[in-house]
Amino acid sequence: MDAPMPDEPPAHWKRLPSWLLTQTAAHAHRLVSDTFAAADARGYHYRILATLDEFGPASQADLGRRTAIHLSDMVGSINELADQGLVERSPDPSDRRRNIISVTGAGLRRLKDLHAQLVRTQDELLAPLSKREREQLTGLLARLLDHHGRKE
Amino acid sequence: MDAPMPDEPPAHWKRLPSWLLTQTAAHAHRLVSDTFAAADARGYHYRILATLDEFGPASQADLGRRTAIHLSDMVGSINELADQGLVERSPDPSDRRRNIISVTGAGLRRLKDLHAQLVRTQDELLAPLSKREREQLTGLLARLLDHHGRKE
DNA sequence: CTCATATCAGGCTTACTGACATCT
DNA sequence: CAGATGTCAGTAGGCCTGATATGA
Repeated sequence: MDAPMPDEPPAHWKRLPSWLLTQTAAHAHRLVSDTFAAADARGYHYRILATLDEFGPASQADLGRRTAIHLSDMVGSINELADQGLVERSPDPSDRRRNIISVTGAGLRRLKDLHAQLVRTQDELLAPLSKREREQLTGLLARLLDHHGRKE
Repeated sequence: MDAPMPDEPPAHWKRLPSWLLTQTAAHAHRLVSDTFAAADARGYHYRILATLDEFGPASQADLGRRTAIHLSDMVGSINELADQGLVERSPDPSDRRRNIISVTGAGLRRLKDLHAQLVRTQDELLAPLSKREREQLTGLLARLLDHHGRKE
Protein backbone atom coordinates (compact mmCIF):
# COMPACT_ATOMS: atom_id res chain seq x y z
CA MET A 1 0.00 0.00 0.00
CA ASP A 2 2.93 2.24 0.53
CA ALA A 3 5.22 0.77 -2.09
CA PRO A 4 6.93 3.73 -3.77
CA MET A 5 8.01 2.50 -7.18
CA PRO A 6 9.49 -0.78 -8.20
CA ASP A 7 12.81 -0.75 -6.35
CA GLU A 8 13.05 2.88 -5.48
CA PRO A 9 14.08 4.42 -2.18
CA PRO A 10 11.24 6.08 -0.26
CA ALA A 11 10.99 9.85 -0.29
CA HIS A 12 12.75 11.78 2.43
CA TRP A 13 9.57 13.03 3.97
CA LYS A 14 8.61 9.47 4.75
CA ARG A 15 11.06 9.55 7.61
CA LEU A 16 9.47 12.55 9.28
CA PRO A 17 7.96 11.77 12.68
CA SER A 18 4.66 13.38 11.73
CA TRP A 19 4.41 11.14 8.68
CA LEU A 20 5.32 7.97 10.56
CA LEU A 21 2.84 8.87 13.22
CA THR A 22 -0.09 9.66 10.97
CA GLN A 23 0.50 6.67 8.74
CA THR A 24 0.85 4.22 11.59
CA ALA A 25 -2.26 5.72 13.11
CA ALA A 26 -4.07 5.31 9.83
CA HIS A 27 -3.25 1.62 9.89
CA ALA A 28 -4.32 1.35 13.49
CA HIS A 29 -7.50 3.18 12.74
CA ARG A 30 -8.28 0.92 9.87
CA LEU A 31 -7.71 -2.20 11.93
CA VAL A 32 -9.93 -0.91 14.70
CA SER A 33 -12.74 0.45 12.59
CA ASP A 34 -12.82 -2.68 10.46
CA THR A 35 -13.19 -4.65 13.65
CA PHE A 36 -16.02 -2.43 14.75
CA ALA A 37 -17.67 -2.33 11.38
CA ALA A 38 -17.82 -6.11 11.34
CA ALA A 39 -19.99 -5.80 14.45
CA ASP A 40 -22.04 -2.98 12.93
CA ALA A 41 -20.56 -0.45 15.33
CA ARG A 42 -18.22 2.53 15.19
CA GLY A 43 -15.54 4.01 17.38
CA TYR A 44 -17.90 6.53 18.86
CA HIS A 45 -20.20 3.75 19.97
CA TYR A 46 -17.48 1.91 21.81
CA ARG A 47 -16.22 5.03 23.53
CA ILE A 48 -19.69 5.95 24.70
CA LEU A 49 -20.59 2.50 25.92
CA ALA A 50 -17.27 2.03 27.70
CA THR A 51 -17.50 5.43 29.35
CA LEU A 52 -21.04 4.84 30.54
CA ASP A 53 -19.98 1.50 31.93
CA GLU A 54 -17.03 2.98 33.74
CA PHE A 55 -18.52 6.21 35.10
CA GLY A 56 -22.23 5.49 35.12
CA PRO A 57 -25.18 7.37 33.59
CA ALA A 58 -24.50 10.93 32.50
CA SER A 59 -25.85 13.80 30.47
CA GLN A 60 -24.81 14.12 26.85
CA ALA A 61 -22.62 17.10 27.68
CA ASP A 62 -20.77 15.20 30.40
CA LEU A 63 -20.41 12.25 28.10
CA GLY A 64 -19.00 14.51 25.45
CA ARG A 65 -16.32 15.75 27.83
CA ARG A 66 -15.37 12.30 28.99
CA THR A 67 -15.31 10.71 25.57
CA ALA A 68 -13.80 13.68 23.73
CA ILE A 69 -16.70 13.59 21.31
CA HIS A 70 -18.26 16.81 20.13
CA LEU A 71 -21.72 17.54 21.40
CA SER A 72 -22.94 17.89 17.86
CA ASP A 73 -21.70 14.38 17.08
CA MET A 74 -23.02 13.06 20.38
CA VAL A 75 -26.62 13.48 19.25
CA GLY A 76 -26.40 11.19 16.27
CA SER A 77 -24.34 8.56 18.05
CA ILE A 78 -26.76 8.38 20.93
CA ASN A 79 -29.59 8.09 18.45
CA GLU A 80 -27.91 5.16 16.77
CA LEU A 81 -27.19 3.43 20.06
CA ALA A 82 -30.71 4.07 21.29
CA ASP A 83 -32.18 2.69 18.06
CA GLN A 84 -30.30 -0.54 18.71
CA GLY A 85 -31.51 -0.59 22.28
CA LEU A 86 -27.99 -0.30 23.68
CA VAL A 87 -28.56 2.91 25.65
CA GLU A 88 -31.58 4.76 27.00
CA ARG A 89 -32.37 8.43 27.08
CA SER A 90 -34.40 9.68 30.02
CA PRO A 91 -35.10 13.23 31.14
CA ASP A 92 -33.23 14.62 34.14
CA PRO A 93 -35.86 15.64 36.69
CA SER A 94 -33.49 18.12 38.33
CA ASP A 95 -32.59 19.91 35.08
CA ARG A 96 -35.05 19.85 32.26
CA ARG A 97 -32.44 20.69 29.65
CA ARG A 98 -30.68 17.41 30.17
CA ASN A 99 -31.06 13.87 29.00
CA ILE A 100 -29.63 11.19 31.20
CA ILE A 101 -28.00 8.47 29.17
CA SER A 102 -27.61 4.99 30.60
CA VAL A 103 -26.50 1.63 29.24
CA THR A 104 -28.90 -1.23 28.90
CA GLY A 105 -28.13 -4.89 29.45
CA ALA A 106 -27.83 -5.35 25.73
CA GLY A 107 -25.44 -2.40 25.68
CA LEU A 108 -23.20 -4.05 28.26
CA ARG A 109 -23.14 -7.29 26.32
CA ARG A 110 -22.27 -5.43 23.17
CA LEU A 111 -19.54 -3.56 24.99
CA LYS A 112 -17.97 -6.77 26.23
CA ASP A 113 -17.95 -8.10 22.71
CA LEU A 114 -16.41 -5.00 21.20
CA HIS A 115 -13.83 -4.79 23.93
CA ALA A 116 -12.66 -8.35 23.38
CA GLN A 117 -12.17 -7.71 19.71
CA LEU A 118 -10.42 -4.44 20.42
CA VAL A 119 -7.90 -6.12 22.68
CA ARG A 120 -7.18 -8.64 19.98
CA THR A 121 -6.65 -5.85 17.50
CA GLN A 122 -4.05 -4.23 19.75
CA ASP A 123 -2.05 -7.38 19.46
CA GLU A 124 -2.28 -7.42 15.73
CA LEU A 125 -1.24 -3.79 15.61
CA LEU A 126 1.83 -4.26 17.79
CA ALA A 127 2.72 -7.67 16.43
CA PRO A 128 6.34 -6.93 15.45
CA LEU A 129 7.23 -5.38 18.83
CA SER A 130 8.39 -7.10 21.98
CA LYS A 131 6.61 -6.55 25.26
CA ARG A 132 9.26 -4.12 26.32
CA GLU A 133 9.10 -2.19 23.09
CA ARG A 134 5.35 -1.97 23.33
CA GLU A 135 5.66 -0.37 26.71
CA GLN A 136 8.26 2.01 25.39
CA LEU A 137 6.00 3.04 22.57
CA THR A 138 2.91 3.60 24.67
CA GLY A 139 5.00 5.46 27.22
CA LEU A 140 6.38 7.84 24.66
CA LEU A 141 3.01 8.40 23.04
CA ALA A 142 1.36 9.01 26.37
CA ARG A 143 3.94 11.65 27.17
CA LEU A 144 3.37 13.40 23.88
CA LEU A 145 -0.35 13.31 24.33
CA ASP A 146 -0.07 14.54 27.86
CA HIS A 147 2.18 17.38 26.85
CA HIS A 148 -0.10 18.60 24.10
CA GLY A 149 -3.22 17.99 26.10
CA ARG A 150 -2.28 20.12 29.08
CA LYS A 151 -1.73 23.35 27.27
CA GLU A 152 -5.25 24.05 26.02
CA MET B 1 -9.01 19.44 24.71
CA ASP B 2 -8.80 16.01 26.21
CA ALA B 3 -9.62 16.96 29.76
CA PRO B 4 -12.04 14.30 30.96
CA MET B 5 -14.02 15.92 33.72
CA PRO B 6 -12.89 18.20 36.50
CA ASP B 7 -10.63 15.90 38.50
CA GLU B 8 -11.63 12.58 37.14
CA PRO B 9 -9.42 9.69 36.12
CA PRO B 10 -9.32 9.07 32.38
CA ALA B 11 -11.27 6.17 30.96
CA HIS B 12 -9.52 2.84 30.67
CA TRP B 13 -9.60 2.81 26.91
CA LYS B 14 -7.42 5.91 26.88
CA ARG B 15 -4.45 3.68 27.65
CA LEU B 16 -4.93 1.48 24.63
CA PRO B 17 -2.12 1.73 22.09
CA SER B 18 -4.54 2.34 19.26
CA TRP B 19 -6.05 5.26 21.11
CA LEU B 20 -2.70 6.81 22.03
CA LEU B 21 -1.57 6.39 18.47
CA THR B 22 -4.59 7.86 16.75
CA GLN B 23 -4.85 10.75 19.18
CA THR B 24 -1.21 11.67 18.99
CA ALA B 25 -1.48 11.44 15.24
CA ALA B 26 -4.52 13.69 15.30
CA HIS B 27 -2.46 16.31 17.13
CA ALA B 28 0.39 15.90 14.72
CA HIS B 29 -1.95 16.19 11.79
CA ARG B 30 -3.48 19.32 13.18
CA LEU B 31 -0.11 20.92 13.76
CA VAL B 32 1.03 20.08 10.26
CA SER B 33 -2.09 21.02 8.40
CA ASP B 34 -2.38 24.28 10.30
CA THR B 35 1.14 25.04 9.24
CA PHE B 36 0.30 24.26 5.65
CA ALA B 37 -3.01 26.08 5.72
CA ALA B 38 -1.25 29.24 6.88
CA ALA B 39 0.70 29.06 3.61
CA ASP B 40 -2.44 28.31 1.60
CA ALA B 41 -1.26 24.76 0.94
CA ARG B 42 -2.26 21.24 1.91
CA GLY B 43 -0.49 18.02 2.69
CA TYR B 44 -0.94 16.71 -0.81
CA HIS B 45 0.77 19.75 -2.23
CA TYR B 46 3.84 19.29 -0.10
CA ARG B 47 4.09 15.60 -0.88
CA ILE B 48 3.86 16.23 -4.59
CA LEU B 49 6.36 19.07 -4.66
CA ALA B 50 8.84 17.23 -2.49
CA THR B 51 8.57 14.08 -4.55
CA LEU B 52 9.04 15.93 -7.81
CA ASP B 53 12.07 17.65 -6.37
CA GLU B 54 13.57 14.41 -5.18
CA PHE B 55 12.84 12.12 -8.12
CA GLY B 56 12.36 14.52 -10.98
CA PRO B 57 9.48 14.99 -13.44
CA ALA B 58 7.00 12.14 -13.67
CA SER B 59 3.61 11.16 -14.95
CA GLN B 60 0.64 11.52 -12.66
CA ALA B 61 0.41 7.77 -12.25
CA ASP B 62 4.04 7.49 -11.17
CA LEU B 63 3.58 10.43 -8.86
CA GLY B 64 0.57 8.76 -7.34
CA ARG B 65 2.59 5.65 -6.56
CA ARG B 66 5.46 7.59 -5.03
CA THR B 67 3.34 9.94 -2.98
CA ALA B 68 0.72 7.37 -1.97
CA ILE B 69 -1.96 9.67 -3.32
CA HIS B 70 -4.85 8.23 -5.25
CA LEU B 71 -4.91 8.96 -8.96
CA SER B 72 -8.37 10.42 -8.61
CA ASP B 73 -7.08 12.92 -6.06
CA MET B 74 -3.96 13.55 -8.07
CA VAL B 75 -5.90 15.35 -10.76
CA GLY B 76 -7.32 18.03 -8.51
CA SER B 77 -4.10 18.56 -6.60
CA ILE B 78 -2.10 19.00 -9.76
CA ASN B 79 -4.72 21.44 -10.98
CA GLU B 80 -4.36 23.49 -7.82
CA LEU B 81 -0.60 23.48 -8.00
CA ALA B 82 -0.65 24.36 -11.69
CA ASP B 83 -3.08 27.22 -11.05
CA GLN B 84 -0.54 28.66 -8.65
CA GLY B 85 2.24 28.19 -11.15
CA LEU B 86 4.08 25.72 -8.91
CA VAL B 87 4.09 22.82 -11.34
CA GLU B 88 3.66 22.40 -15.08
CA ARG B 89 1.81 19.80 -17.09
CA SER B 90 3.25 18.88 -20.46
CA PRO B 91 2.39 16.02 -22.79
CA ASP B 92 4.71 13.03 -22.96
CA PRO B 93 5.80 12.69 -26.60
CA SER B 94 6.55 9.01 -26.18
CA ASP B 95 3.15 8.16 -24.70
CA ARG B 96 0.22 10.34 -25.52
CA ARG B 97 -1.82 9.15 -22.57
CA ARG B 98 0.57 10.74 -20.13
CA ASN B 99 1.17 14.17 -18.70
CA ILE B 100 4.63 14.90 -17.49
CA ILE B 101 4.56 16.94 -14.33
CA SER B 102 7.52 19.09 -13.39
CA VAL B 103 8.20 21.66 -10.70
CA THR B 104 8.74 25.29 -11.57
CA GLY B 105 11.14 27.68 -9.88
CA ALA B 106 8.27 29.09 -7.89
CA GLY B 107 7.39 25.54 -6.93
CA LEU B 108 10.86 24.92 -5.56
CA ARG B 109 10.76 28.12 -3.56
CA ARG B 110 7.40 27.18 -2.15
CA LEU B 111 8.69 23.72 -1.29
CA LYS B 112 11.65 25.16 0.58
CA ASP B 113 9.32 27.35 2.56
CA LEU B 114 6.92 24.56 3.41
CA HIS B 115 9.75 22.24 4.32
CA ALA B 116 11.28 24.72 6.75
CA GLN B 117 7.99 25.12 8.52
CA LEU B 118 7.44 21.39 8.55
CA VAL B 119 10.77 20.80 10.24
CA ARG B 120 9.87 23.37 12.86
CA THR B 121 6.58 21.60 13.43
CA GLN B 122 8.37 18.31 14.07
CA ASP B 123 10.16 19.98 16.89
CA GLU B 124 7.00 21.33 18.37
CA LEU B 125 5.43 17.91 18.11
CA LEU B 126 8.29 16.11 19.84
CA ALA B 127 9.03 18.89 22.29
CA PRO B 128 8.82 16.83 25.51
CA LEU B 129 11.12 14.09 24.23
CA SER B 130 14.89 13.93 24.32
CA LYS B 131 16.88 13.31 21.20
CA ARG B 132 17.32 9.71 22.14
CA GLU B 133 13.65 9.23 22.84
CA ARG B 134 12.75 10.78 19.52
CA GLU B 135 14.88 8.24 17.75
CA GLN B 136 13.30 5.46 19.76
CA LEU B 137 9.85 6.62 18.81
CA THR B 138 10.54 6.99 15.11
CA GLY B 139 12.32 3.65 15.12
CA LEU B 140 9.38 1.85 16.66
CA LEU B 141 6.88 3.57 14.38
CA ALA B 142 8.94 2.78 11.32
CA ARG B 143 9.01 -0.87 12.28
CA LEU B 144 5.26 -0.97 12.73
CA LEU B 145 4.71 0.76 9.43
CA ASP B 146 7.14 -1.53 7.70
CA HIS B 147 5.50 -4.59 9.13
CA HIS B 148 2.03 -3.59 8.07
CA GLY B 149 3.16 -2.24 4.76
CA ARG B 150 4.90 -5.35 3.52
CA LYS B 151 1.98 -7.69 3.73
CA GLU B 152 -0.32 -6.16 1.13
C1' DC C 1 -8.27 -7.86 -26.20
C1' DT C 2 -6.13 -6.37 -22.03
C1' DC C 3 -3.78 -3.03 -19.51
C1' DA C 4 -2.41 1.76 -18.14
C1' DT C 5 -3.48 6.63 -17.96
C1' DA C 6 -6.12 10.54 -16.89
C1' DT C 7 -10.49 12.46 -15.59
C1' DC C 8 -14.91 13.06 -13.19
C1' DA C 9 -18.47 12.20 -9.84
C1' DG C 10 -19.38 10.69 -5.76
C1' DG C 11 -19.08 8.43 -0.73
C1' DC C 12 -17.20 7.83 3.94
C1' DT C 13 -15.01 9.20 8.13
C1' DT C 14 -13.48 12.04 12.13
C1' DA C 15 -13.33 16.30 13.66
C1' DC C 16 -14.98 20.75 13.89
C1' DT C 17 -17.97 25.46 13.25
C1' DG C 18 -22.01 27.93 13.55
C1' DA C 19 -26.77 28.71 14.50
C1' DC C 20 -30.66 27.99 17.30
C1' DA C 21 -34.25 27.24 21.04
C1' DT C 22 -34.54 25.91 25.61
C1' DC C 23 -33.60 26.01 30.25
C1' DT C 24 -30.62 27.40 34.80
C1' DC D 1 -28.48 38.90 31.70
C1' DA D 2 -24.70 35.14 30.95
C1' DG D 3 -24.03 30.34 30.50
C1' DA D 4 -25.13 25.43 29.76
C1' DT D 5 -27.66 21.95 27.09
C1' DG D 6 -29.34 19.56 23.23
C1' DT D 7 -30.32 19.71 18.25
C1' DC D 8 -29.49 20.49 13.34
C1' DA D 9 -26.93 21.93 9.25
C1' DG D 10 -22.89 22.23 7.05
C1' DT D 11 -17.61 22.20 6.35
C1' DA D 12 -12.84 20.07 5.42
C1' DG D 13 -9.10 16.88 4.64
C1' DG D 14 -7.69 12.46 3.64
C1' DC D 15 -8.80 8.17 1.68
C1' DC D 16 -11.42 5.42 -1.22
C1' DT D 17 -14.96 3.26 -5.21
C1' DG D 18 -16.72 3.39 -9.43
C1' DA D 19 -17.46 4.79 -14.35
C1' DT D 20 -15.59 6.64 -18.42
C1' DA D 21 -12.57 7.84 -22.58
C1' DT D 22 -8.34 7.32 -24.60
C1' DG D 23 -4.16 5.28 -25.98
C1' DA D 24 -0.20 1.48 -25.54
